[in-house]
Amino acid sequence: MRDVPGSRPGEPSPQGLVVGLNAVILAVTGEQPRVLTVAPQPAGPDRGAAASSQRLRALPFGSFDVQTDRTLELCMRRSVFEQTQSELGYVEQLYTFADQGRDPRERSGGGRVLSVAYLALVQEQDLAEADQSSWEPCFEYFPWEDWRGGQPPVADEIAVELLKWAHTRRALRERVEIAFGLGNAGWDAYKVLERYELLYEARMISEFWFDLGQRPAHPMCARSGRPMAFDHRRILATGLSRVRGKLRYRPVVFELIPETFTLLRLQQVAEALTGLRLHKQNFRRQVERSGLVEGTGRRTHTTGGRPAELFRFRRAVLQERRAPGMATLHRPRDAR
Amino acid sequence: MRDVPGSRPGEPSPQGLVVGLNAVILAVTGEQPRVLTVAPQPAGPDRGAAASSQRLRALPFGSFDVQTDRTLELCMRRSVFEQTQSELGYVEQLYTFADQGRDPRERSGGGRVLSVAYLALVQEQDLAEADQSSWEPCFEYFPWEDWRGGQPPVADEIAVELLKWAHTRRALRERVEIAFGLGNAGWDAYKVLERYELLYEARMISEFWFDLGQRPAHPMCARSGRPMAFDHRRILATGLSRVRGKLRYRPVVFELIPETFTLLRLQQVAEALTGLRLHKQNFRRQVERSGLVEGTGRRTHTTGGRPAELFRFRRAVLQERRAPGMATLHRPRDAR
DNA sequence: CTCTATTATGCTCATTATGAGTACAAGAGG
DNA sequence: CCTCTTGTACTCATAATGAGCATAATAGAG
Repeated sequence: MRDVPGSRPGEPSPQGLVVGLNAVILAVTGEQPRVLTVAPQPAGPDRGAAASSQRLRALPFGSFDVQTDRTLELCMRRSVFEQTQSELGYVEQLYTFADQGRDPRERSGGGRVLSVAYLALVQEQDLAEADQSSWEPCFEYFPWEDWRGGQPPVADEIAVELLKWAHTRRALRERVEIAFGLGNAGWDAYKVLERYELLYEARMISEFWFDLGQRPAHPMCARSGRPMAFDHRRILATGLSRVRGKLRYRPVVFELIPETFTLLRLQQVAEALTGLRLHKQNFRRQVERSGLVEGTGRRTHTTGGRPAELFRFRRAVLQERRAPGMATLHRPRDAR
Repeated sequence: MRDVPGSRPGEPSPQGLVVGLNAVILAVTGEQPRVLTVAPQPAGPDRGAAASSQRLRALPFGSFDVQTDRTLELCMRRSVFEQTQSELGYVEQLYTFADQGRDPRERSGGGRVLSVAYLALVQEQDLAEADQSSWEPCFEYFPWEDWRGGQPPVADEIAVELLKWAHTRRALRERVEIAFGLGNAGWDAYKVLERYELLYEARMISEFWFDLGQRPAHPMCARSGRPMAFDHRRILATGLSRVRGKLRYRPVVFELIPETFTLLRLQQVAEALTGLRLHKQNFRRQVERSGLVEGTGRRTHTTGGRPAELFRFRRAVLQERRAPGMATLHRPRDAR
């Protein structure tokens, strides 16, 4: 993959605008959700000593080439392949930002950066690691997001700390309460980004300090997960939010597992992504009546206990399922 | 708002890359969903005579200025205000494309265009029309999307025509069946974009021919809705898809109506957006038990029959509502 | 002043979905 | 054979949904 123009000092882009791409690429191995990361390119002169000394990981990224890239998505697939040898399956666009001051490369004289973030899901078997790339556990970056073993202690600590920080400011306190499920709404797995942003605002995220060119000066930084290079942890948070949200109404889990699978495996993957523990019997019931899967007669003996039936995803369902409305439809009797 | 660089011939941008913005701005007046449009800027020399002679409308658009725009969203708000005097409320990003050959301005020597599309919702009262801008009924662009009076005849015609076109190609036929609800799944309001794309592929959309620099040569073009300039109808379709999708799980309707409203008004707006007729009693039941609204004691007499109570949106709910999971949670008894 | 058209609102009822369990089945390994 | 582990079937109370009937409260026509 090409260097991001502008990351080489002395070669600012003519227009002062660079289009970069980032990819949040997720997979689940065993019960661990993982994200594909790379080592960021050698830093420019003023890239923040703190950051590079810590060998932060970055999301795979690339820059859009007006000459050769026909579409953004193709550019993204190419970049990711060049960096990590991974071929992507399911891909969707996440978000585009051009916020001033958001990208440190901007400060090192590279001009303005517009970056388009993508989300991709790959199957466990297709997982490849090249020299510079590696699959890191998502929850190392967001330890408070894994509730599969009940509320993680760090989530509580963080919430307490945030409430202290917000103390008199009512609107802020409310945001904290919503994001961390302290009201009667409870924990909402989907709100990954809101939580991250709050922590950042409260200066409890290492990147907050890196962005100032300083080293982390809040005691909470040690407990608030591994930092990433640039603003990539924020982008990862956006990606996780998106998958978790999507999971509620679209069967994306199937993008992450092989052709045939046991229902337990399906559940494990769903749990890994949402960070929640699900009720086994009800989970099966839902999956089965949804018509999303069909049994192959075969069964596997690798599960430890009684052998489990292997299922297969029925792509055809997408045709049969009727989407639920926001509110109940009016279907007059005479019509049809 | 500035001209889009590159739309003026003889002034190609230095890097050959221009960042443009488009906004799909929706409102509902009475029972009509409307989109804010502008007259496209004077065309370059080879802008396709067919297009400009028909005085096609365009979505408000602007170009991102590296020097002065701090963020994309601010740029968009500024551009829209300059063009239409409308202040936007709810805003969300839709999509970013940089597809080669997608934007006609590219062909007129302006270099590559990357465009970021936004969706915005404004309230009926805030509806302003400046000289060049106007609120056009959405369903003029997609006549087959309005099912409030039952299946519109044109939807049927189109489906028939598409099936003929797809006839032997199985995969294609399946796509048509899914998109137009010909299987047992029925009509899914959300699939606006899929439907538009199919029509385009089948050459039944005028823009298909404009993009070739020709005039519409398929008989269906006359019945497949008003064309828009550039690829703006496609972007509008994306926006409509998004709102309809969002409506299912997020209370966006409230962004489109004034502070206090009757339940009928709420229903009308929901119906206008989804293009579906809803069951009145059940609609009220759902809205009321959702806790999203609270009655003000007041009632209005302007409805024609019995006076209706005025309700108000409770912003606080966002804190109380617990989001539904993809599958049932496991909540062990001992845990709390 | 009564009748009627029109909208608002209450309530019923069968059907389905959800959340939380209990019980039993079918292997592996000692 | 016993035990551990996982898979699968079934129950049951409670809640949500889709459909519809019935009644309430107004404006306007006659």
